[in-house]
Order: sequence, then C-alpha cells, then structure tokens
Amino acid sequence: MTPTSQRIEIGSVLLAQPQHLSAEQILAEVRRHGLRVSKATIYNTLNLFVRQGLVREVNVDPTRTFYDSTTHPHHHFFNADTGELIDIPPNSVVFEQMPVLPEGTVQDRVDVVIRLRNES
Amino acid sequence: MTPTSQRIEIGSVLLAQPQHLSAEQILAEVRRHGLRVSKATIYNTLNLFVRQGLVREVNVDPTRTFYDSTTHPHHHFFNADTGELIDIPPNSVVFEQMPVLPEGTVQDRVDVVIRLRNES
DNA sequence: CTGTGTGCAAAGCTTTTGCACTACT
DNA sequence: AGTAGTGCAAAAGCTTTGCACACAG
Repeated sequence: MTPTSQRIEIGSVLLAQPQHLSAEQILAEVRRHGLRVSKATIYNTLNLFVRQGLVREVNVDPTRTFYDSTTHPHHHFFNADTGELIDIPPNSVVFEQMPVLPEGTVQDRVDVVIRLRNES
Repeated sequence: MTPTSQRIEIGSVLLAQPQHLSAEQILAEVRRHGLRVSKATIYNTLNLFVRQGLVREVNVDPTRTFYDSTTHPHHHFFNADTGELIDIPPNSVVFEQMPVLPEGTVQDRVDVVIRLRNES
C-alpha cells in the first residue's frame, strides 16, 4: 500500500467530501488535476481502497459501480430518471421487523435503496 | 410481442418457478432444451420481459444482472460467499420509519438487500 | 542484486446496437 | 409489395489480468 502520487490523488478526489462517484468520474477529475493515469489504475486503486475499508461500493445501476466515500452504515435514494444517488440521513430508516437469517449464515450488512422517479 | 419459439422457451425456463437466473444461466438452460439461440436474443428478450412487467431485474452483484420471476414487491438475501440470491418472505421486513423523499420526486420501489456471509 | 509491489496495455467480460430477414396485411 | 417486428453478428463499454518496471532492503 505504497502511497504513490496516483493513489494520493485518487484518495483526495474521492474522500474530499461525502459523495458517490463512478470510476469514469474519478478518472476525469484526477486528470483534470493534471495527473497522467490510466483507467486500470483507477479500478485497481479503488478495489484496493474497498478492501482496506476506505470506501464502499454501491451497486444500483448495473451499468456502473459507484464508489461511496461514506463508509458507515447508511442507505440511498436512487433517482432512476437522472441516475443520481443520494444519501439517506442515518436514523431516518428504522426497521420494525427483520427476517430470520438462513441457517449457517451471518449478517454482513443491510442495503436499502429507495428508487425514485421525477414527479410527472 | 410475437410469441416466437425463442421467447416462449425463455419465458418457460424463467417463469417455471420462483427463481433468480442470470442471462448466462438462462442461455445454458434454453440451449439444453435443444433450441438454437444467441446471447443477444436472450438479453433482448429479457429486457422486453422487464418492460412488460413479466420479470424483475435484481442488481446486487455488479458482475451480472439477475432476472427474478417473482414480480410482486419483495426483498432479498444475498450470500456474498456463494453468490446465491434468496427471496425474503414478504411481510417479514417491516419499516417503522421511512425518510421524506427529495423535492419533486415520487417513490418507485424499495429494495432491501441483506448481505450474508457463511458462518465461520 | 533480489523481492515486493506498482501502473498500464491488452484481454475478457457482459450487454447493446444495427441490420438482414421473416411473416403477416 | 409494404411494413412491423424478430434474431443475431458485430460493436461498445466496463472491469480484470499479466507483465515490464521501479524502488527499498
């Protein structure tokens, strides 16, 4: 986990604020800052960050993976019309009842995605 | 929406029982039944079925889309160790509180995914 | 000089598109 | 013959892999 210039820059871009970025957006941003970097390095670095627990992957849109700089448990709104992903404030989703887990398994985490459309 | 042999066979395979299949699995199954069909037709047909409301897409694993023959609202367990997707019985997930939606949007649907791991 | 670990070109996926073709009218 | 709609080869796009290279010990 050597802190190379690519890794530092990718980390700075994504972790600057709570946000959800695709690999493509991160690549564009890092290049805009003047660093020469390939798409493969973006992916490799993001996967590394995910394994290290620095960022979280969010899968809602099958066409692209979002990387989320907020790692503590929280949920998402996904606007199907705009492709926008918005954090749901913690504690605004509360469960009254949860199912029994299948035999031999333990719970890893719970993802709630509320899909939205723009009001006609 | 002409009922061609390809469409009938794909429909039979997927809708035979409540299940979650990937495009790859459906292709294999349809071919095992002796029908000559391309992957593109599988995708085109499944997308058509989704638009018609016959099946639902489920996105949990970024590497593949699952097609779910159960269309009424329900949630899923996803076993991250096995890649297995299991229906959660309806009514076993109950919300006590839900967030206010962003301005100008309406709710489409809510997806809850409980990620599991095998017990060590 | 050796070994660990990086960054990227090329390869490997899944999924979509464009077009020849079919089957009704 | 015209037209609406199908099925698939080829293309597109996202992600991973394999390898040349760099740097620390």
